[in-house]
This record gives sequence, structure tokens and C-alpha cells, in this order.
Amino acid sequence: MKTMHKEHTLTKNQQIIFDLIDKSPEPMKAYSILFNVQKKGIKAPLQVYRALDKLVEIGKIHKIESRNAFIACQNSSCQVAKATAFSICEMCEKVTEISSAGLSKYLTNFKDKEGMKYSKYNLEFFGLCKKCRT
Amino acid sequence: MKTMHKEHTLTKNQQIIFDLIDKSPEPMKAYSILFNVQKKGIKAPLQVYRALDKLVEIGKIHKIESRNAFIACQNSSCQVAKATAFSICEMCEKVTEISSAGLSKYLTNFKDKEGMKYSKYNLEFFGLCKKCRT
DNA sequence: TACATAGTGTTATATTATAACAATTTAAAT
DNA sequence: ATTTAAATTGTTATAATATAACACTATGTA
Ligand SMILES: [Zn+2]
Ligand SMILES: [Zn+2]
Ligand SMILES: [Zn+2]
Ligand SMILES: [Zn+2]
Repeated sequence: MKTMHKEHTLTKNQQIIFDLIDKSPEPMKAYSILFNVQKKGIKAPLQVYRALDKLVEIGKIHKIESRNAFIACQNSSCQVAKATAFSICEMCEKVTEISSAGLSKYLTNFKDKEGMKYSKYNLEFFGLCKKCRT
Repeated sequence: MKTMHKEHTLTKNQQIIFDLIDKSPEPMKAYSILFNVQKKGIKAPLQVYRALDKLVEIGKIHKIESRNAFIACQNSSCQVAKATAFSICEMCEKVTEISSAGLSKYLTNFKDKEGMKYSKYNLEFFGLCKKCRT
């Protein structure tokens, strides 16, 4: 018996906004998204934020908290939408989702001083990307 | 020869705002800080944000990015103000700064797929605190 | 069909953060 | 002590990010 994975059929607004973010080479901000989808009939911030909330919830996109911006998940098969890690270039703002079994294993197994474990986390690394180091 | 640590004498506004955050049992938001220091003559958001920026820069406080809130550094001797880790209770919003030599060592030594290391990072763990687990 | 759930459209508003500019304080450097 | 540069302050205005409230519509399912 196969483990089923709930398929989330995106609604019209969700699909429009996901497509935009997914084809963007960089994280997009909510009002930039709004501007870009107005021609498709999405006119108000709330329509954007609602779609973003849902897309984040189902793991299709992630929020880069330090930038208030949204990026498509780069691990299409990622089961752990709630355990995310990114590298962020402080020069050019390039953001890359880190997919490291070792890292996620380490963090998932990490115990704090009271022995508490956390399956949900967000990690943002900062530095200079390859290009910007020159 | 002792390694000297630059002493940052706080200015009046910085001290007022640091004291407030430092005695708060929970992270404080900028406009809540503003409200609380108005009686001391700090009347405008910019005055608060400027002090916050400086306090973050020198490591006296940290920003909890997922909450847009500020907390006093709980590692007074922390040399690595730019390498932070927190646990956040999703029920009661209690935030604790994690001070783990193992964790910081692991993250500082972590290499991404291109062999890149990052000395600066921010990690936020989410879960239920001891109290909220009951 | 009837019901519940999720999504939509809309207006208004709340919250978080910065721009721009003049004045003042502070800490060197001469 | 005087000059100078850097940092900080005070102030007004505005930008950027995000949510509340409400009426309505689509969708799945019992
Ligand atoms: Zn992902
Ligand atoms: Zn770069
Ligand atoms: Zn700290
Ligand atoms: Zn709690």
C-alpha cells in the first residue's frame, strides 16, 4: 500500500500566484506580486495574502522571514514543509533553499537544555554567494 | 594580552529602550516599545527604530524575525551576535534564546553543496514550551 | 437537496518600517 | 581650545507590510 500524499489542487488565485513566484528567479514581495497579477484580476492585498498563506501552509512556497518575501519550494518532494533552511547573499540578495539530509537530521534531533525537540524550524544563513565573492 | 571587547556606552535613547526590552519577560514589538517610552520623551517611531537598529548591531538585543519583535540577548557574553538561535512556543509565544556550543559549532561549520560556510545565521525553532505541553 | 467548508471580492484599517532634513551631541584631531 | 567628522537626535511625512469585517460564491459530500 502506497503512502498517499494529499494532492492540493490549487484554486485559480493560488495557481496564478504560485506560477508567478515559481518562475521568479528571486523571492517576491507581496505587493510586487499584487502588482504583477493585477492584470489577471487579482486586485487587493488580501487576495494575495490569502493565497500566500495557503501556499505556505501546503509547502509550495516558503516565506523568507528576514526579507518578508516568498520563494517557491526548491525541494519538490520535500515532506517537511515546516523545516526549512536557506542561504541568503547579503550583497545580491540571492536566496537558495538548502536541502541537506545531514542538516535537517541534526536540527530535527537537536535537544535544548530541557531535552525538548522541535520538528519545525526555520534557518537562514547569511553570507556572500559565489558570484559576489568574486 | 587580553582580547579587548569594544565597550558600547549606550546613549540615552538606546539605554531607555534597552532597559525596557531587557526587563520584559517576552519579546517586544516596536510600537509597543514606543508606547512604553513616550513618557520618557521618545515620541516617534524613528527614534525607536534607530535605537533598535543600533542595539541589534552591537548584539544587546536580537530581532525575532518571524514575530517582528525584539528580545534582549540572553547570553551576555555572546561573542557571536550574528549567530542566533531561538525556541518559540506556538501556543504562548514564549521565546528563549538557545545557547548551545554544539549547535553553533555545527552551524558555523556547516558547508552547503558548493562548500560554502556561513558565520552568520538565524535559527528559529517552533514547538510547545514545557508549560504548554502540560 | 442540504449542509459544511473553503475560497472570493471588496472596503477599510492596522501594523511595521523608512525617507528626508535640520539641529545637536560626542569624540577625536589639530 | 578649535576645528572637524561622525553619530545621534527630533520632527514630519510617507512607504511598505499585513489583517479585520462582511457579504457572497464555489466545492465537496452526506
Ligand atoms: Zn522547500
Ligand atoms: Zn550574491
Ligand atoms: Zn544573544
Ligand atoms: Zn508555551
